[in-house]
Amino acid sequence: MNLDFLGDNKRSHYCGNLDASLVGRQVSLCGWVHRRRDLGKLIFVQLRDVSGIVQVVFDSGAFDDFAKVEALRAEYVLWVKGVVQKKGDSGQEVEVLASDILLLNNAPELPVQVNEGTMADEDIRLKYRYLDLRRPALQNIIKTRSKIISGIRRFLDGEGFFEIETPILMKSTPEGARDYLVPSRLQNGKFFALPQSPQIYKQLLMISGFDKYYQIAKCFRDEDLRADRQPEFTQLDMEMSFVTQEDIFAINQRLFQYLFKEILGVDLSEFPRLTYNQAMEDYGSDKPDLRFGMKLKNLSEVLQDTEFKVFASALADGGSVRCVVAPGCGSFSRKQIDEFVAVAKHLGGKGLAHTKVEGGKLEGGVAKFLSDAEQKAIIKTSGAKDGDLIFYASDSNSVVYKVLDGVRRALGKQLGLCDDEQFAFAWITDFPLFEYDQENGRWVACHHMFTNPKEEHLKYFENEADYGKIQGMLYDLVCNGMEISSGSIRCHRADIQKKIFDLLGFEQEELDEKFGFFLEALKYGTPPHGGIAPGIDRLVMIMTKAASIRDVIAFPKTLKAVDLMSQSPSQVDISQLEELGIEIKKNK
RNA sequence: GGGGGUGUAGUUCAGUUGGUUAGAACGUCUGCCUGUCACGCAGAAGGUCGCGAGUUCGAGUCCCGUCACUCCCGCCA
Repeated sequence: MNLDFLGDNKRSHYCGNLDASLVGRQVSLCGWVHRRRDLGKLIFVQLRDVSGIVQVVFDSGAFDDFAKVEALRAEYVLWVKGVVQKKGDSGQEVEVLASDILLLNNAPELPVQVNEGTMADEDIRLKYRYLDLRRPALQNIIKTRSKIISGIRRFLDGEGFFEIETPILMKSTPEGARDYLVPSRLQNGKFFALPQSPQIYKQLLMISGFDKYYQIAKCFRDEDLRADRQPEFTQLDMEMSFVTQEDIFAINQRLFQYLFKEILGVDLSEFPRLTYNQAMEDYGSDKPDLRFGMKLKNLSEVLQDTEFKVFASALADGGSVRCVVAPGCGSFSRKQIDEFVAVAKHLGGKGLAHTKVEGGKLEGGVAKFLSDAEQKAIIKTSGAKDGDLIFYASDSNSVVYKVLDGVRRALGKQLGLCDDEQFAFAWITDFPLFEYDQENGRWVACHHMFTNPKEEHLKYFENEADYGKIQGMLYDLVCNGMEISSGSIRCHRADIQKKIFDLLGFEQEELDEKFGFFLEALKYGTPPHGGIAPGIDRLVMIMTKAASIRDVIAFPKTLKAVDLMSQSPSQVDISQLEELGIEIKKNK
């Protein structure tokens, strides 16, 4: 094979860009054999490059070295010269009648099929990720991701933002998620951490005066994974000075409107807002799927004197009885209902009660345990109509919320209410600042410790009984039941920051060691500031309708945080460990 | 850390009550075919039934353990 592979033979066009306007023109293409249809003296090759696929025709009557063409196999790499012609008599579709080819490389039989053959399981596709990434479906996602990121840069540059890189090797901050640690050779026995987010650095940049900052930031968290969670992921990290929550909402809404219009041609309307308390009350979740209604209803009041033990005992224990109405589902079979009971149990519910509504009365399920008056009240409060099915959960509030949120989502899916083409964004606001950690018997920050409390809630710092009432200037952006962004207005006043640390039970010595440099920085004229960090992987998932976060990352890891292709993480040479002064315990 | 699912040919899957030589489709290979477009036709090769141990005259199938992937709970400021 000639090592000057292409010589003067350059690519003139991309496969996917040929159209009827080029009919009669000579073109040269580079690409892979996607599919081959061999008719003996006539061979059709579907040639694929990153732009798409075009059919190339090889006619033995008009092609000198036909043996070369007969030897072509799937995924061989070609340079092809030929003339564009219409494919068939009618239509706009074109093909290329080849006059010359150069075989640039070959390939053995493939472990996965790149064309539309049987799709291998994900673990095999992950091992051969570079081949899986040749599949047009996956290429389209990665191309859309690229467009989203360039769109973000274009928009924020236009808004006067500075893109600034922050360190990947940074100080470990044991609050919150588990850090990925990196041992230091020059500082033996000490460790860097990979950033869970550039939080502290972006606040320092505000102190430095770069009053509009952003970064397409890689973040790392050593926690267990999910279908929408990877150990390393990408955030659009943003921070602004001299802004209010309203400013951050406005610029983010415009950013998302810009991206959806540019990339999907979709007009997003004004993002509605919901307080955290309202979201929990109506949907049992702080990231509700707002593509459909079916709000939860609280029946605790109308059932306060019920004799039905299951409900009564939950109420007596300080819990609640709530329901969700499944419209028109009164004819569900026992088996269908059991599937929702399974959902409830899966989420920690002891069970899931149900009744039908018929002739203005409750029927079936637990109906016989409820008095006429209670039945009437339930129908009135829930708004259920004849032919509807009602699911009831009774337990502590947190379990009831979790269960009915799950049941509502499952119902939405089953009833076809989760339309992929619809994008239901909403701001969730007024989150609590602290929550009580039962396990460790202490208060912890819900978001992070540098969030500003609401002015009117400063009074609650006086009394531990009120700590749970303190709300922060905290907000999430949700879409279709997924949290895609989370942010806050930061605390820029030392006296308020001190109150927060006191509440969380930090000793001065510990603070100095962990955050001393940051607390010192806050003293020197910190401007009021705040920010947000949309998750780019989840945004790409929503915009490309991907089912898994692994589909939107070029080289993802498995649920056990392993790269099946490179087999990392891996063991390292003993000499590497010795340099670092690290010894591996043998028992694991 | 806990619970569920999956693992059989290169790939996707079937495999009955534990019983002869473990099947199909796609892919691969050989031959034929000048308008295919999931090309077609004829033929062939291809198996550590994830791994280990056990029960049994006999295990893909049953028991135990283990590994990998996946979904969920905990966890993810």
